[in-house]
Amino acid sequence: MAVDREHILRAAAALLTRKATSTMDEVAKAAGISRATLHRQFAGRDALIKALEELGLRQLGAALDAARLDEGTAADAVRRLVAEVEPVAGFLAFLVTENQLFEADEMNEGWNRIDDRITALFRRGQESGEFRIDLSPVWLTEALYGLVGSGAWSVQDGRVAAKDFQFMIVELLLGGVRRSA
Amino acid sequence: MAVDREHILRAAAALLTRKATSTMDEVAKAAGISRATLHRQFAGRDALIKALEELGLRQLGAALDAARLDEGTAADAVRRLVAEVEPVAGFLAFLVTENQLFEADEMNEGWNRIDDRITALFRRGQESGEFRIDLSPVWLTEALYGLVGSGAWSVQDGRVAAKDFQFMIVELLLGGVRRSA
DNA sequence: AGTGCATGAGACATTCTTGTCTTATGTGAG
DNA sequence: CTCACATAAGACAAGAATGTCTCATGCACT
Repeated sequence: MAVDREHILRAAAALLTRKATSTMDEVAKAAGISRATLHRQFAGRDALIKALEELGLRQLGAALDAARLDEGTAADAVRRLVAEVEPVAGFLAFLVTENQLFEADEMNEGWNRIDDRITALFRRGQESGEFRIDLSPVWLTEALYGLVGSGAWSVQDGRVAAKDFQFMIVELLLGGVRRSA
Repeated sequence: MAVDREHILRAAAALLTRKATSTMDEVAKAAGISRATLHRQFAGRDALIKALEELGLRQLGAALDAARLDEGTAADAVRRLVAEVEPVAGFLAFLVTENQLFEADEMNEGWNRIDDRITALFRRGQESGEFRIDLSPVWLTEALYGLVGSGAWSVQDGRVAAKDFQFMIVELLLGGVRRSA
């Protein structure tokens, strides 16, 4: 029976986000497999990390596709984006915190494409007059990463209910905390 | 001449936030000292991490004091908070991402006190009618951490100008991205 | 100059992690 | 039932990181 690689990678992402210095043994235990099997699936720690990046970027790209960022109002696109990203939030948090990886240009390329697509969405919102123009699209993109990461972490830690994930992020990002006068 | 412990810790926080698996040797180089001196100042890796947490929490607490969170409007208090936190943003990012540490109850305690003070600020804003009540204070606190972390990372990476740090975080947090109708 | 002190550089043993291998167990297909 | 295959468990060596030590250098202070 083939091992579920994606399951392993999900467990690894969750663990390594919380404790980046985890050993291969700890990763294997977290995934519920033996170290030998982990090693059979991923040639070594580097290969594991790389697979983690690749799957994360691929799933993130798929989420962006599914969100149809260039359709409808920018605000609705943001809503769809957060909704689609939610299942991948663990990978996103890993990718954001593991800055160490982006020294490899190849991976940087994939990340930049994700970046550009989200930045373009915010820019579209500004040009259509939906979004304010005194916050740069680049910053808004980074802020979204931070909020999604915080959201994923809060849910995982039980500080916030999972069903509120999308609402909280979208509402804060779009409307802010100040009460409309 | 006594070595500048805080300088070492700042360099260590910056490096370890970017690459949590850095060796003691890399940390020493990043701080511009020898591994021997690093070891003389901090008995080992664990001691270094612990000192990092302690200084981070202490400075964060001091920033909260300086921000006078219970004076004036909640919005102004948030502004002061972000302004005071900015110089410590590197430590905050480290503390937020290094969740591994919070298994030690003692440290958890210090972090909870920080948490509570910020949460209380958001609650105050809600009770005074300044802030909307459909976003929980706990979530807003976590979101603030995420935004500050993203801001620090963006500035460090040159994606955003340092002078905009405070403005971007505060404006997004308070007002959101949607343009006021 | 001379003294005291902290540092930098490097050697060294120890410990931890990794990567590979072997063996036994369990499971599914024929 | 038997065979083929994948896995768990553990042994093992190689390599990396850590922690400790020594020694020489540089700097401040007298």
